[in-house]
Amino acid sequence: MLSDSIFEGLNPEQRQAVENTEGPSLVLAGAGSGKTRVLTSRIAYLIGGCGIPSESILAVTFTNKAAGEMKERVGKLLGPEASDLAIGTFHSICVRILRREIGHLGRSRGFVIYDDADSLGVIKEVLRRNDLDPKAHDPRRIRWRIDQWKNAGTLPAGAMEAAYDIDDELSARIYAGYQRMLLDANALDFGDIILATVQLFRQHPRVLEFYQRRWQYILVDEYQDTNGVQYELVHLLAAEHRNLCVVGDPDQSIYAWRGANVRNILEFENDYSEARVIKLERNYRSTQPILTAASAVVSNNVARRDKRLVTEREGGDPIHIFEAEDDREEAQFVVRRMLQAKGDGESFGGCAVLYRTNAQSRALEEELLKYDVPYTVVGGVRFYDRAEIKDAMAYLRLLVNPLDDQALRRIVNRPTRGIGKTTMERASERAAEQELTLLDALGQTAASGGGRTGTKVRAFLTMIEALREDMSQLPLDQLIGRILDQSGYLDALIKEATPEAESRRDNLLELMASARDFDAANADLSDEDRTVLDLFLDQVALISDLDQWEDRSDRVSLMTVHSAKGLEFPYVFLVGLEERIFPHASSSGDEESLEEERRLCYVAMTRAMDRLFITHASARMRYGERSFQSPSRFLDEIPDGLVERLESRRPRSSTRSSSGSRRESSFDYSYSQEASGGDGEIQPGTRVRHPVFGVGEIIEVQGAGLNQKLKIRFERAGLKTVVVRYANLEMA
DNA sequence: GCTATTGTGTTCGTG
DNA sequence: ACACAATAGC
Repeated sequence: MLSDSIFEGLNPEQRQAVENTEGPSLVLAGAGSGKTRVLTSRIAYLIGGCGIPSESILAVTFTNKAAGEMKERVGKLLGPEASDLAIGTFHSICVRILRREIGHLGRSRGFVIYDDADSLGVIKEVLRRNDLDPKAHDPRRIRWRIDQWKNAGTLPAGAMEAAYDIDDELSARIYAGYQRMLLDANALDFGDIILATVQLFRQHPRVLEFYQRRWQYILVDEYQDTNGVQYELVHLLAAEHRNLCVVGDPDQSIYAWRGANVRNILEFENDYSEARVIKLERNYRSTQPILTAASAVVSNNVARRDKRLVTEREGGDPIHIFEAEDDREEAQFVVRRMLQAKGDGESFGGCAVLYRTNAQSRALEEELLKYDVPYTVVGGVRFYDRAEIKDAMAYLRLLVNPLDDQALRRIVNRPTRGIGKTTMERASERAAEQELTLLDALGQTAASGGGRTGTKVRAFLTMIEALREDMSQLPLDQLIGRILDQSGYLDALIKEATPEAESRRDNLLELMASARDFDAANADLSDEDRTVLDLFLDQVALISDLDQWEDRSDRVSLMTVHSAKGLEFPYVFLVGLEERIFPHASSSGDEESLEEERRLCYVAMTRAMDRLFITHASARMRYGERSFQSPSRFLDEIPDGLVERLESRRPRSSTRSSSGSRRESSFDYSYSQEASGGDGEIQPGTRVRHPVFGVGEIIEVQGAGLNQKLKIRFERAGLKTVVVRYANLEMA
């Protein structure tokens, strides 16, 4: 009877995918074909229909959000029976394994997780210690290279062997030094989390056996995006029972740049000859024009397995394509159409703007602000990446793990307490010579050093010691409070007395609030060797930006196409469809990456349920310069019959008279009506209001007519030169 | 050791 | 256009 409710509403193929529990199966799930539904139903069926204990099931996803969603939906179907289910991202699952087992690799279980900034710091330190110039050897490129090796499952020794030139060999040498330093700091970077788990299983068959027996049923979501190590991990775990179900869509493979290998899904049937293949080709999301257009674009890929997606939805509006003069007009178009949609009864939450690169959000944000449209940007600077949050977290990390050199470096002089570069450089040298941790090296400075430096370092170390005492006594949020208090961090912010400082204080309060929530929710998960603080640090380290994005019915979402994967919106605005942006410049001339761009475009288009607007601009600001753009080749790949082209209604520059113009269009551009109206009000001394910079006073008038510029001193933003035509000035 | 100034790269995407 | 890092000057 429980089975009945599980199967309710599934189509025959979905039902097959759910029922076919034994042996390997490959579910090719087209966009919008109810993939999540299948995964959750399958888990529910395994537990509620087949009586498999929930602790025997492992489900791996790519984002915490997807994992959370799945957990919630399974929980709804089954209740508490699902509680021992292992659902998580590759990273969170592996961290859990390593926290138990990393001792087998001769390491300590109290490791910390280094983020990108930390690992870049380590690479710079390795360069320094080897007397290498960071200008000749770009630390970011080296980190990139190391990450590639880790994604492919290659250890330093292997990298050294495989290095193809002098430069690559150097990167391999840095890789070795880098791993050494991570080991000394008892830290793992993101790549290590997976790689170390695979190493553990490679070297310790008995440990592997334990997990093979434990997880008799394995499900992997977004299988087309798995990389080399993840592939190996899955295969090791599934080797014994072979009950492996992978779900994915080769057309949505968009992570080759970070080591994902489409081969993994394309070759699944070769890896498992007995595999059952199930195709989900019914789309429940998009209208016919949207689906047909997206399919037409992606069908231009040569390296592709053909697939027909059929929508269950009839009718639907054509795709609207709009050519704007520049990025500002593009943004205005988007905002206008959103307001219109709102008028038609759609909520702002049903609207999303998708772009290829994060930098494109700026123009859109300015326009949204101007029209008071509420919005959220997914990506960009995330909460846990803000300086003040990372500072607070670094204090916590240092308390937990005195070996964490990167955390120490971060907070040793924050707020400034007179422990500067020279002191740290000396300590760092001492640490390298005597094989000490940075903290112990500082301890020596304190013991031996007299004078000002000695006093300051002693004071700092005393404070850290005192805080370490508090660590075990106080609940999480109060511990953070104590840190901010004792370190003088809060006082420094209060003294600063700027709006920015105030917002940083707000963020820290928010961090404390989320620590309190976390404490309450996870108190029962801690034990003698994993405190709530340890768990909190893991969680924060593995959080992604998308995880914080929540459906808010009252806000428009702005995000990259990559972030949008797996999401859907009634209204989608896909902007910046121009050569060198989408497809991105880096893919030119390379057929493989061009095909990935095309798949990315497919992903973008298939996010739309009801309406899809695609825009491109003939010119836009890039790197502070005006750059002329040509329409994306992908636009030509959309069949004409599905498209309605919209004209820019802003008069072309060439057709405009040079003197002040009336508004000739129904577009209500409010720019410079007063200012360029010829009322003689443009003169130095006039006070004006700019939508972004605020109120200011005109200092100088440059030129006349269309390209007239004004030099304005803004009260808050300082001195700026603006073009009257584009500045949207009002009299103040 | 701290602050202001200059210089540089950034804008492909993530856990 | 902007953010961050390196450098110079105090």
